[in-house]
Amino acid sequence: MVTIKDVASDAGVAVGTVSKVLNGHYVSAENKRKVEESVERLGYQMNYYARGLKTQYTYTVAVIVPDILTPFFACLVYYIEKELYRYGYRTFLCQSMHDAEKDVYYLQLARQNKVDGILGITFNTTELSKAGDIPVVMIDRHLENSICVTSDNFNGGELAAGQLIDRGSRNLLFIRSGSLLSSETLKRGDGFAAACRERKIPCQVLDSGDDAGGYNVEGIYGYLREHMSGGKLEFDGIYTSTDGLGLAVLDQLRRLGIQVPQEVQLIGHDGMRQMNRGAYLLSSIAQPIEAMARAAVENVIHLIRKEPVEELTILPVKFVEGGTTRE
Amino acid sequence: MVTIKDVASDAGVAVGTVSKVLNGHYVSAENKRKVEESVERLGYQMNYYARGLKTQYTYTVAVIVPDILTPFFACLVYYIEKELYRYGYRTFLCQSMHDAEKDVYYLQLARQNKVDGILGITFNTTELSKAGDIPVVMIDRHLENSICVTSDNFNGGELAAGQLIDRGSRNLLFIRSGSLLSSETLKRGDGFAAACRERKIPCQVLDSGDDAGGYNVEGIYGYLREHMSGGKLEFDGIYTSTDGLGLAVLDQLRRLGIQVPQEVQLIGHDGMRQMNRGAYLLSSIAQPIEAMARAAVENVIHLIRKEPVEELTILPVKFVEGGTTRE
DNA sequence: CTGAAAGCGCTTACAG
DNA sequence: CTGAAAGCGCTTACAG
Repeated sequence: MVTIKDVASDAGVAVGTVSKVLNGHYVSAENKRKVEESVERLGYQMNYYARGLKTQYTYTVAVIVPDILTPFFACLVYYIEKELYRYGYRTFLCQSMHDAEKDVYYLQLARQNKVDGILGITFNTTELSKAGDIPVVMIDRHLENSICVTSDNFNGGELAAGQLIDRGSRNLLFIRSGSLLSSETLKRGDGFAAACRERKIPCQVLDSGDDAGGYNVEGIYGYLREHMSGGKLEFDGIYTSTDGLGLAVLDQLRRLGIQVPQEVQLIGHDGMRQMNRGAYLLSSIAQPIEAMARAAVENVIHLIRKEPVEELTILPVKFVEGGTTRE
Repeated sequence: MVTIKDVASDAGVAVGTVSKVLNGHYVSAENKRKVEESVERLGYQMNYYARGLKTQYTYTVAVIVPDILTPFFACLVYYIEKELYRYGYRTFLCQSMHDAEKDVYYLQLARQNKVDGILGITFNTTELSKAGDIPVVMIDRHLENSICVTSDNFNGGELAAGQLIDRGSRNLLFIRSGSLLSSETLKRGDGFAAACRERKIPCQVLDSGDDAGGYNVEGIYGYLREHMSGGKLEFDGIYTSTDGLGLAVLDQLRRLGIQVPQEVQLIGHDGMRQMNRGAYLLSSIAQPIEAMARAAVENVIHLIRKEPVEELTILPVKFVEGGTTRE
């Protein structure tokens, strides 16, 4: 391995001088040339870790998500990595696998590895607060003493209700799943309920439980069947807390022989697309994933540079058509 | 930040002694206890980079893929990270964004950061060979002096042809897209053609060009329309080099009013599922992604430990039904 | 078994 | 402007 010392002796200068040209500090044109030539000739590559030992900056950010199999998370990490790259930061990928212990492990590791910041989605509040000195920006989780970037979940619920009602639905159902720790999906339901109340449209809620190990499809099937009479579903508009859940519901509606969107309109949440690029998988409330990633990265960079940042950033959502709503 | 020095003075021993208990070397029970207590009390976290400076191991592997938006790559990285974690290695995520320059940047960075190994999918052969001292395992790309893990693409093509023919198709079409640098999609076509020849079934090939910026849907539409007469398509079985392309083709078939699978059967390649977990998006040749990730990680670890590894690992594929084939 | 010391590859005051 | 030296947080021979 060629080090700064090799470059120095090859160029006939001191290591300090090499360091200076490497970091753009002023040296004589003559020495600058000699060093650059030696760097080129020897194919020198700076050891960033050695530098970090002295400067205390690693230019690395740990990105913690439950997994990147879930399209929403994959999409988020896609934009985060892209953005961190623009700032010259490296992405250290951590999948907690929905497992609190792995979450803790990665949080500790992030500190051990002296990453400059932590970004992502994690549920663990206690370990997170221990992060102490290291900047943390959470997405969709507003924990104590952490900066948060999220989208407008309450308004998402309102939008969903508004669209269903405007498009003719008169008896609504909200189905949620996932950890109750994530208050965000609850806000979606709150916004939905609030809009229904305002428009004086009846609205039921079904909690389909945790979805870490897949959706409770039988529970959903059973619930829907109980609410049918004469082959017709009592509800004519459904909003689900995520697109994944929405697709599971769509399957059950088909299984029950219910036409979507003719008999029942369905709106999901997240705005996921076919293969992450094509058509929307169903009508949905789309989150501004790219903008969220940008804001999160921007915030963590600000924190690293000890610049002021907003504690809470809420980005707007929008309704997108995906064939499960009428008109 | 609490360092090994703080622990040493707190425990009343030398730093070397602290280092020894940290690394599981033998010290007296008495000292071991004192050090462990101090570590606990001070909340000491080892600085892995400082250690790496001395040991020359960072326990970090760079994973380079075009992007993680594409479900196949997301899935691959999902399993790779999971597996590297098992071995105690960290994942440094690099998305080349299908850009040769970014590819080079990351390859250089991987060396600068002194990662222990490089894993992934990259097209750049020249820069890769410069990696020189650092272990490299490629997936789906068999480059000179690099270890490769892939799935049996030729057999995938054979399987696709066999399934189409067994299920009644008699006039076949293979549609490919993507970089010609990736010889793998070509092998799929080769296997397909070989099986057709053997079964004496006619087989056409359509090269739909590069797909980095989306599929050439108009080209596909035009080609299919040219091969129609009396509202019927001349082909009754289509195999595409990827599932993404398969879905694009499916759209065009629908647009032309052609029934799938009644009139035309369609088989893709990769075996992608709804939201990466649910039903297959179309009938397909499924790659053993988890096994590929395992093998790739295993190989890179072997290389790091300077243990012998197979230069080429080819894993078996299988046909999966996804509603675009009959029976 | 343990401590003092050298050294990993860098950066950064500090003299000159 | 430049060189020699100290030091970042560790590990590892080397004496004792």
